[in-house]
Amino acid sequence: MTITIYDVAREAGVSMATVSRVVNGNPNVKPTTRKKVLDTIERLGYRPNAVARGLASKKTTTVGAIIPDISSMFFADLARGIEDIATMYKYNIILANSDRNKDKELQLINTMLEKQVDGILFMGGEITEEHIRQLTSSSVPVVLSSTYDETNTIPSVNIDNKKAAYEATKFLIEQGNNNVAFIYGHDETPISRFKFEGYKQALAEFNFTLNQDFIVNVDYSYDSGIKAVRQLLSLDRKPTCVFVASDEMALGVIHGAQDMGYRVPEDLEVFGFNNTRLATMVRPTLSTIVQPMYDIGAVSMRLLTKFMNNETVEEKKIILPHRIIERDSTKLP
Amino acid sequence: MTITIYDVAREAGVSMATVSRVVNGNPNVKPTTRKKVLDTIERLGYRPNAVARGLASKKTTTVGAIIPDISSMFFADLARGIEDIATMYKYNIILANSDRNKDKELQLINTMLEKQVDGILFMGGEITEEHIRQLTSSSVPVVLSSTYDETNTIPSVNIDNKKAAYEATKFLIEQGNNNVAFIYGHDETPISRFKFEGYKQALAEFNFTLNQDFIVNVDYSYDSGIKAVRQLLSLDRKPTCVFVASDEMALGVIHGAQDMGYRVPEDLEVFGFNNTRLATMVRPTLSTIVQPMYDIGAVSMRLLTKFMNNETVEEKKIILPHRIIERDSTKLP
DNA sequence: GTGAAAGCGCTAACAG
DNA sequence: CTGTTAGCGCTTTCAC
Repeated sequence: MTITIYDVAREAGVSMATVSRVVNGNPNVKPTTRKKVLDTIERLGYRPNAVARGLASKKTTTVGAIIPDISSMFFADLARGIEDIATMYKYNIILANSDRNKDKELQLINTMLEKQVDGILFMGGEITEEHIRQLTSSSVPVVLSSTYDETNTIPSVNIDNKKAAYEATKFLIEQGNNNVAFIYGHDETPISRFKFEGYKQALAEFNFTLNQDFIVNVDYSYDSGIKAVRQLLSLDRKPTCVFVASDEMALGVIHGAQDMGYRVPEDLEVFGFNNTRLATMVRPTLSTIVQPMYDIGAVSMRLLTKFMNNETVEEKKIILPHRIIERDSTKLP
Repeated sequence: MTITIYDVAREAGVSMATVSRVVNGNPNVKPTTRKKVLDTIERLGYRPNAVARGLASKKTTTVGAIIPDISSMFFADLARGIEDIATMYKYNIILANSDRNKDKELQLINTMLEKQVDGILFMGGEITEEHIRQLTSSSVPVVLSSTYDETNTIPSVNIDNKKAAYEATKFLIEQGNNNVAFIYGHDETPISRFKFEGYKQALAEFNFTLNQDFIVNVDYSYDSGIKAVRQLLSLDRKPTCVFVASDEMALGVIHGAQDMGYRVPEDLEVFGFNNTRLATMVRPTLSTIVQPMYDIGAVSMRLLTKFMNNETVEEKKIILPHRIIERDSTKLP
């Protein structure tokens, strides 16, 4: 039925070992035999069985990627970075969505391990002890992508979210705003917390007191942005400026404000986070923190390949650079 | 080192076959032995090796998904639909980006087949004979998702793109527009062609002649939308209405027009295609064709499971419903 | 209800 | 440079 390495060997008049060698590009094969084997492979239409190879070699050249939600622009970009580098290094990706659900995450890690992936790329919210236990329950290397492990046991790739939020807030304050509001996600994730801390740090540095009315905690969606800005703009003492922890929410903020008759940036300056493609797909265009999502994915995967090759890795905790990009949503005339 | 089914058998004092039975939920095991086995599995921390299982059973419970670009919103939604149903049926997904590059596509199909996937979900542009040859070079079932096979040999899931474009154009004409422009992708894909045909059909039905100046052929990006509308609005005789073959381009069109000082919809009505989340993340909100991307993915995967289970499938060519949603970008005061 | 044994298709020493 | 021979860890008849 399906043709195997054995058939090729028989037809070519060589041993399975030799066929295996030519298939795997082993140089120790006489050119003539190589050609002979290649020809009969071609003739028989032989296709190596990667499962059998995986069982014999204990390498599957596939890595597992656990991601909260591939339909989020943020993670889709990240995934693309992962996949491109994986392809470059001849790995395939088993992709699974976790919805940041802990049970699902744990369960997925297990499945990946059962499938004998050579490595795991994990994107999630909080890393608990259980996560660590599960992730280290086998010797498969793991890299966290845009995800913090506060116990510092698992390699990771991130930007400095606190610093980024600090700089964004500072930027806004230095533009002359003394009432910067902050809208962020209520997911209780270290990343959200860091952003909040960065915001507070900037406020403190300029001796502003924290105004609880100016801090809105919603989910990371566009609609939440609209809701949040409504809340803010219905305050007696309204903010003139808001730092929003994601671009998608920020678009909601811009539109929510505009729908209420406010002008951005004249009545309300808006600053985002991530620099997804959305940031330029809005009027006014959105000033934001540039977070290199694609690169985070790419660097994560690259790091993972190093672990899979047993290369020595100097820095297990990679911080990628971020920057501010100023567009029209904060540019006062 | 790693513990195997053999270890469990020995420790539990049963045969490998019995362990295999309990692991696979085979009912023909006495409850007491089942418990005994389960306990030692727990105690030893046994994790079944899916690769070995795959080799022995010739089933991997993984399917390959070949997708043009996961970072496109359209495909990200589709992928999410695929993944959710896959999870439901206990399949994992090997996800790979093809960038609609034929060589890459062919190559990916081969890789998936080598990895012994139980099925393939293919999303692409054009299906050539080579694609079909490659896709059918093994007995693995294949389903095309949002992709046409004009030779009609491979099952597929789509909406009726021609009809959708026809209805959109007709809708615009019936609103009183006698000069509907059309912006679409130059990817020479059947889908793009169908959209163009739908547009032409509507025009013909109302006895409008095709104005080549009103047909702009660019790539499917936001920036292309901007470029395209500039071109249209620099015409001596400008259109008052434009049907755009994707939401992302349509946003570009709206903003491009606004940036030039035109008002949407007063000076230019804009109609999109797909109803991605973007359609409501713009002002004015975008009237568009609702294409159920998530459902296309979900139905494709469901269909594939049927083939993988050798269930009989009545309809191999599934057309999902679409509809028009009217928002503010075409709502004249 | 349970066990023995033969593979699944390939790689990886080890010889020669 | 090439062949022989064990496995890799599990499923699957076939007996009992």
